[in-house]
Amino acid sequence: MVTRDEVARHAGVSVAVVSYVINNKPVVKEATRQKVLQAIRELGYSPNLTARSLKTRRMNQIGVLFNHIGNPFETGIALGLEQRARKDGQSLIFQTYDPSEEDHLKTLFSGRADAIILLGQQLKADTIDHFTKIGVNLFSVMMPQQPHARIPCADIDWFEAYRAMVDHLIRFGHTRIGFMGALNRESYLGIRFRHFRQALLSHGLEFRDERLMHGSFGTLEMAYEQMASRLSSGTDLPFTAIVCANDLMAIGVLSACRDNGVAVPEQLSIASSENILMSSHTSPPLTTIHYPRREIGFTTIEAVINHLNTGTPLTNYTLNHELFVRSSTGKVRD
Amino acid sequence: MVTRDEVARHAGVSVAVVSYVINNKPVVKEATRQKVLQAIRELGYSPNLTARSLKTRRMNQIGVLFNHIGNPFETGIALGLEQRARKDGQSLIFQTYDPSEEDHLKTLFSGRADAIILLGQQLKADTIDHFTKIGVNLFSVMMPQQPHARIPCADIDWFEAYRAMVDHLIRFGHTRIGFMGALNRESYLGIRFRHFRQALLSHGLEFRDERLMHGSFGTLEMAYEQMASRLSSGTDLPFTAIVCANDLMAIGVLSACRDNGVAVPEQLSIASSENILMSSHTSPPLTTIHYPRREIGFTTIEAVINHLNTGTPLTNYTLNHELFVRSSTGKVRD
DNA sequence: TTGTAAGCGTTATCAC
DNA sequence: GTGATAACGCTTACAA
Repeated sequence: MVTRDEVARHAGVSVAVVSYVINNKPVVKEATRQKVLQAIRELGYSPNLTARSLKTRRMNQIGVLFNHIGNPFETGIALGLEQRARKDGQSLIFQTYDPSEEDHLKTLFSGRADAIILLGQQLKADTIDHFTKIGVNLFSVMMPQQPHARIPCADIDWFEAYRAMVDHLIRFGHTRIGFMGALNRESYLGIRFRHFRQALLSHGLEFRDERLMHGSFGTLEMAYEQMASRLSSGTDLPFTAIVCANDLMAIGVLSACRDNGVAVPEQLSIASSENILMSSHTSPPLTTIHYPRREIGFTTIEAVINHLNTGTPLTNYTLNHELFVRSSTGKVRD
Repeated sequence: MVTRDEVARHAGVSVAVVSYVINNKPVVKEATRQKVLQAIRELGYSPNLTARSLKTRRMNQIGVLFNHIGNPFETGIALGLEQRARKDGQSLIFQTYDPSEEDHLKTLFSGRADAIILLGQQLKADTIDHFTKIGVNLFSVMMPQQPHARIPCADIDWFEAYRAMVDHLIRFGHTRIGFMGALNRESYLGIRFRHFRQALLSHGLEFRDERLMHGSFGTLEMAYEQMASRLSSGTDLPFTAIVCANDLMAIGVLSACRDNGVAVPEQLSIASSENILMSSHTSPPLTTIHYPRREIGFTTIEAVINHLNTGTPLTNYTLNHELFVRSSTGKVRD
């Protein structure tokens, strides 16, 4: 491995000068600057980032906590994060969050990351304290179930989003509207149900518990099973339209309908949330709420880096959502 | 930030002892060990990984080069990589590879990563030299178009996979079989066409150039457009079945067929490669080659870590594929 | 069994 | 403008 010392020797200057050149300090005389650059090129030198970090206390690495890398919604956000981070020379360390191994995080990121970006996880107070103490900043994309005072978030306004959705369904004559949620405490999906219910209420509709379906962890498979077993039980559905907390579940529900001979949207309207790519390629394509994944990724990285560089405090961000009406929702059947 | 020195002072021992305890050296007397652990707990200390890396020359970080994080096939591999890496305390740094910024990689990973895992990218010889020189190991998941002697790969046997696929189609009476590929040099998709063609030949079938469709970068959208414009042109398709180099393109082709009134598989059989989740939830579900993403991720990390720890040379790995027959392929129409 | 101290490759503060 | 040199927090001979 070629170090800065060798470059210095090769160029016939001191190590300090090499550092000056690398870090673009304007003090260096052009001639020596060229000598050094020449030596760097000849030796194929590139500075050891670990050593640099140790000295400067800036890691230029940001941790990102996934719930499930395989979820296209989360990777959509990751895409935005990564694109923006790269522009600033920041690397992202992706980790899957496992609630049962939360302590692991502390050791994993100590002195490795300048900040950690959460995807709606509900960290323990203890963990938050630890990172606060060692100076690792926390920021969350999507609000967790119980927002923590010290962790700012970026998210859309789910209440307004679902108000628009409910409004859309009401125009089609639906009044008995169901919801498929994922209620495990840790998930960012949990909060969506709360807002959906409020949206219903604000439209003067009630929500009956029997109309709530549990998609467990928000997976396609679970949703499929829930719906399939409900349909094959023979009893009538207690709703004429169902809104799913994410697209994957809506796709599962849709598959279950197809396999059980339920016509969508003629017999059941299905709507969902997120607008992942897949949601526009089902048949019928899904009516859904567009979540600005790329933008929220950009916003997040910008806010975090800005905070890191200038100390500007991190605050909450609310991004714009949009209702995408496609053909999985239609007039209620009389 | 609490350092090892403070722990030592707090516990009334020397810094070395603290290190011994942290690194589980068996030399330490149990009593002092407890004292140290106590101090660590009280102070909420965790070792600075950057400093450790500087000293040990082990980063415990592995770079992973994506082509597109949004591609569920690639994230499926990432999932396997990540799960296995975490077990060994390795973090993954995910980066999107941009051919036009390849030099960027050198600075990005210098002294940051012990190894870099490629997803079939075709690195420049210059870049490979650089990483070889600074001791960063390279390993590729999926063979690139022109395998590099110094970069071992893990992949399935595409020739055999496509032989099985062609065999399946022949049984349905197909002889005019098309292919949709993605031919940009850099992509791991490129190699699949070569193997498909050989598979056809080995079955005594010829491949005509007119039967090759270009899905460009392997995206759903491009594939859709290609197929849609072909269908709306009014001329007959030059094949009765088409195999796509990946599922996303097959889904695009399928959508185009649906939108243009082409019945699948009655009028056209569609098959694909990879078996991402989505491929089993289209209508009809896709016949496809299962690519063992999780397993290949595991294998890769194990090989790399083993190499890092013991120096065992990295070699090529061939994993098992499987043909998943679903309903997007059927008897040829007479 | 524990302590001392050299050194990992940088940056940054001084002198010169 | 440039050159010594002290950190940064850790591991690990080697000494005690």
